[in-house]
Amino acid sequence: MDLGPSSQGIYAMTAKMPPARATITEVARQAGVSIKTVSRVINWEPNVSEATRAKVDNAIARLNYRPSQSARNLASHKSRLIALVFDDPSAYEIPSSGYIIMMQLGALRACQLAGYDLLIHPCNLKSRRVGAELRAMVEHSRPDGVVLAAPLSNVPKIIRAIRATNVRFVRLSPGGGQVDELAVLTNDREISAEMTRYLASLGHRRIGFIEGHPMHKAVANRYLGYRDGLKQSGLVYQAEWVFAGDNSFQSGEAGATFLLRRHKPPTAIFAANDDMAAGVIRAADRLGLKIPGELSVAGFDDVALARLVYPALTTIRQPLGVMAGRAVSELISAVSAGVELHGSIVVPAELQIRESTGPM
Amino acid sequence: MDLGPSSQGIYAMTAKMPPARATITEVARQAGVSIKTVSRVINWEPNVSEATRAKVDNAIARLNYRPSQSARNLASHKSRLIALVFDDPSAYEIPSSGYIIMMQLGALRACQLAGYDLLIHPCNLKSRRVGAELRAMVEHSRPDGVVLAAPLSNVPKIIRAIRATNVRFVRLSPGGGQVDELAVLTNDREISAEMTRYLASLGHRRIGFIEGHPMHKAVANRYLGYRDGLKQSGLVYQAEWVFAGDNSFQSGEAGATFLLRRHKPPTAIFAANDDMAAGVIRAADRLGLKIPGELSVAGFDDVALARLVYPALTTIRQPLGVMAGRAVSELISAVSAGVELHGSIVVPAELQIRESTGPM
DNA sequence: CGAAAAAGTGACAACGCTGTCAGCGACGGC
DNA sequence: GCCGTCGCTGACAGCGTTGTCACTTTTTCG
Repeated sequence: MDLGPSSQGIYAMTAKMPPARATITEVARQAGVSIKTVSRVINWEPNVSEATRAKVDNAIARLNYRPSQSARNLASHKSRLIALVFDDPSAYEIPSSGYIIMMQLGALRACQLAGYDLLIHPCNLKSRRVGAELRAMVEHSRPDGVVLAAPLSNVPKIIRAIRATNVRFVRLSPGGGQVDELAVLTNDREISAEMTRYLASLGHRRIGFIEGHPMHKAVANRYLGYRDGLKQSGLVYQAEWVFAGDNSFQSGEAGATFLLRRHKPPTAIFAANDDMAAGVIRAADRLGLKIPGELSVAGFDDVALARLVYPALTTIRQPLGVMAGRAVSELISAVSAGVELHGSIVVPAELQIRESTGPM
Repeated sequence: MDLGPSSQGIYAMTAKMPPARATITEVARQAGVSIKTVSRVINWEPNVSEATRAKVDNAIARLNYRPSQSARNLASHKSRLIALVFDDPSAYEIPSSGYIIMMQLGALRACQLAGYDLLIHPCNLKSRRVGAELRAMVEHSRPDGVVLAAPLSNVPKIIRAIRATNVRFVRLSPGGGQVDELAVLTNDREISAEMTRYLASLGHRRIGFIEGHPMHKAVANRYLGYRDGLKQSGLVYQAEWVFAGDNSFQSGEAGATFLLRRHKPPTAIFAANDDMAAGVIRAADRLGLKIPGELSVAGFDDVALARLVYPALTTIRQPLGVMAGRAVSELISAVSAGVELHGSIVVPAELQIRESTGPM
């Protein structure tokens, strides 16, 4: 068999050149087929006989061939890139990152399965130029699809900016507002009702709630679930037991301090996310309240922080990684099928009972 | 001026086609120059007259032209991609993510400045196939450079795997072991000595230390700094005041519980990272010790968690974002200059005094 | 003032793939 | 036995840039 190198001249001149990657042409030559057939094999296209496929696979292995992404992207008008866009944590005083990492890891796994790469793109919601920046990113990197994480997925100017780029996108965990494009959500409202009923079942009659970021619509659904749960447990809703937070640790601390100083303070506080619930725990510490003896605390998300605080937080496990992965795989299959995405996919969450809640 | 479209036929057939991106050819036509000149302008190459540059810039703006990354990558044999490889947090029971996010954001900023994209790649250190996986990633995505975060940057089989791919790489915050390639570090040892002296200056005579992950050499330097600091403060080192942790929250908790039950327990504990310091605080809580009244606690890294725990943690601000950014920009300039990287760059850390430390 | 060097520009061939289309033989139906 | 269909394969033209080299014009300097 002729293993003659394709272009050896220059190697003789330089001391130690890396063994230049084989190209599809070289594979084709060694397998005794055309480059098109090699292309068919590496892209899993139909209509290749087993014998041919074996010959090609063999040559690929022998040459340690890896297709050039640049070349296939250029020829196929794709980029094999998915962008994950999220709210820039560094815009906050105490950035919270557990949420982001979970999404990243889930999205990454789905990308790898399809041979895609993942681009991450923090986006400062407070910047007035956020739309232009997002657009610039898409036009520069040309991802085949974009995953828009909450709360960005609810911001009209973000939606407009991304629509203007004509890229496919999926919204992750948005909470409402009828947008035509696909959304991947969790059952925020139902599961929040369940948590509220759980607290009631422990004997709590005064259950406080700390609302989340006003732009974060999924979090608003948690508030509705809280009200559902009260009603289902035969408890009456009291506006004075609700505090409007903004998803930050500090707002949880402030909210709890406020609620616990009421005339008749709640005996349980359900916060719309874990960061705020951690703030509630800190506030209770400061006020000398024992948890769960004197106050029960529940959160939402189940980020790593939930297990770091003391006592460990009862919360709701939102399968963020699964959701992000699902968003990515939908995007990728839509790209290869050349179709658009609509509707919504619900990935259910579940209660995660730990030490911060107990009987009244 | 002739604004005639280049190929309009197909558009008439389909209802609403996105306004296909202009190519370099179209820009050249409108600017009345060759495509090579347009290429020179967009790549900031020298030897283009001001007048020509203006004509081209004009045409680019008019057409909203954006170069195709795939095409330039193919032609220039680059990928304009930098990969950030880090220890997979999901391999741990309570994943800690603040560290990773800080690196990502710093690396990202540096990439954006150069028009590069950032790939993230968690790597499970416990997997036996970790070398092969890393190699597969590099061969698939073909980044122009790789940033290897600690503790991966100290693992021989990782270094071997990445060397085998012939890609440029920079190690982030490794702690020792002479490797030829560039490393970006912080002054772990000196700053740890400073923290130890600070604790001594508060009147502490029994200062405990919780060591980090045995593979994480930078963290090992913190231990050396602790010993330096003791000596500089005229204190004697006692092996029984040192506990071997593994960088996790749990190991900090276990370590503190162990140290505080000694016959003569330390009055201050310096943990080699913030997660472990948070564990120390939790252990002190459990044992009913007041912080900083009865125990002072110090950490290292200054991740978000340091401000979430109560009381807020005195720690050492490690400029991880700056370090990662520096690693990326070194990589990118080495790629365009076609040179190799050697030596090391030190980015100094500084004390961050908060509430968890106080006079004895 | 003339030669050499530098600045400015363009023609054209890569780069390594995929898409399109055409060709060929085997097979099935009537 | 003929035609239409299907499975399999290859030739070849792009895809949208950059690199190389050649060419013309301007500047520099002895």
